[in-house]
Amino acid sequence: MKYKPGQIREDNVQKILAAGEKVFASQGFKGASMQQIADLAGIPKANLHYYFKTKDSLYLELLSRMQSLWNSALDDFTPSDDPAEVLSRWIEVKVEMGYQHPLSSKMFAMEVIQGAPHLRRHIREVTRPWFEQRVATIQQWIDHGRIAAVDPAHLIFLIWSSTQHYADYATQILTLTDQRRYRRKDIEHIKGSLIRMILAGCGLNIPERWQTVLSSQPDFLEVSPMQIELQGGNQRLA
Amino acid sequence: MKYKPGQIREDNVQKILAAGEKVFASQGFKGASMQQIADLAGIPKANLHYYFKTKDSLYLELLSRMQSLWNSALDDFTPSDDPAEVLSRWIEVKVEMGYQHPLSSKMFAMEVIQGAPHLRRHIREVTRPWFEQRVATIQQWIDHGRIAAVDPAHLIFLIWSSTQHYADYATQILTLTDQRRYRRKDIEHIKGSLIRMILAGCGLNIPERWQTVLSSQPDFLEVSPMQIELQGGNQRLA
DNA sequence: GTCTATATCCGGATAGAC
DNA sequence: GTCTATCCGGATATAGAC
Repeated sequence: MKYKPGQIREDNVQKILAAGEKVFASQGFKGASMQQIADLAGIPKANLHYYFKTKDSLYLELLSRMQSLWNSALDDFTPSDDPAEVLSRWIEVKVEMGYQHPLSSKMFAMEVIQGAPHLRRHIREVTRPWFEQRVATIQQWIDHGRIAAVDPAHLIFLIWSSTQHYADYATQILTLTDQRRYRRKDIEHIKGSLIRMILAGCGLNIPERWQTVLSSQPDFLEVSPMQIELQGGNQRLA
Repeated sequence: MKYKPGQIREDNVQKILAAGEKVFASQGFKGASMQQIADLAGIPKANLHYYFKTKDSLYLELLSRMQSLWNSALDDFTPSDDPAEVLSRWIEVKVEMGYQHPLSSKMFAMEVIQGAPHLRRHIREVTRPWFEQRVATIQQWIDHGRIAAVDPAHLIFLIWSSTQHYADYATQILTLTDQRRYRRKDIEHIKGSLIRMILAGCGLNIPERWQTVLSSQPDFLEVSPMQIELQGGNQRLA
């Protein structure tokens, strides 16, 4: 059996990226070790350095892929769109992204909390123009009386914070609600609850498709467990 | 001039705790180094180990003080209280706490994102009973028709996430809004915006004292800058 | 209580045989 | 492409003079 040329490389790079995401998400940049990543990927540390010369380059590669991923869901919208549709769809997508990609959400969170040393430029040059556009659009909705006179920037922050919370603080939420992981129906319920509260906060009615979902939903669609549990608190230093 | 016995110790411990908070908040537990903390506190590393035998014990001491601090503002409330008053006061206090103590907010965030290895027990044994009480109280408000039928747990998560966001993601928010740090009037505006949106999300009217504040406020009361900028992204490894 | 010097180990990164 | 052996700096922590 022959393999495509470059197949081994591609496989290894994938394994490394997956392992790196886990370790960086659970230890932060400085806390993560190349040894740990190599072990998790199942390859010797020297091989890891063969594929990624430095720890920094691996981290940057992960951040860069993360940006593409989240940018693809940036949910563009214009003043002529329907506010209730746009906002509920936006909340929906952000919660779903956090569910499908909890690790990149956590990596991003840690990076920003630590002062965004690797992402400052991106935030200033990419996120900020996008943000200002959205603020302007929401402001137009307000000016036309299509939503309540909330502060557009703080509405955006409210959507960001509330949706990301379920991915980043999964440990706390799952402990408080006495669960081991999120189920598909939990996710739909989160979407519904946030849409209900935030849209009402803007004086909007909830789109029809969400009015029924607020009570129950089948849960046979589990995809990616949101919890990670790398080695569950194995701080060697205890 | 004589000093009280134990005065030196107390002073040093204070300096160490302050430095530790900064470093742990900006690098996470594993990423922080005792050398860095000692330097920031202005004492030799060996002295640091004289006061705190291990890195772990220093970290635990900080977490423990953090818990007392935030518990003191846990904002108890009962079914007979006025929902609008309770919720607006709660949001107010949480935003203010994040403004006054951004570092402990960040430390907590990093700890939870990393799976809460040092806090799991506390969340299960202290936070959870508190959480269940609050859920029950809010549920009673709903049953008596005093607020809209939102999911109580998700309302709590919404308040937690939206208020903490301004402390934890300060770097991003300040970059997007083109500011160097929060001003007192920003904080009042944040409180007002969140109260307006979240209370409306529960079908509540805004308490009188917040109806005027939503436009302006003097800003001569600056206290603690929310931004930390330890050494601003000095990742040696670049 | 303070601080220099050091023990011990683990970190990132590389050399070079296979 | 793979992997053992190794370099070296920096990590936690301690010994012991002052």
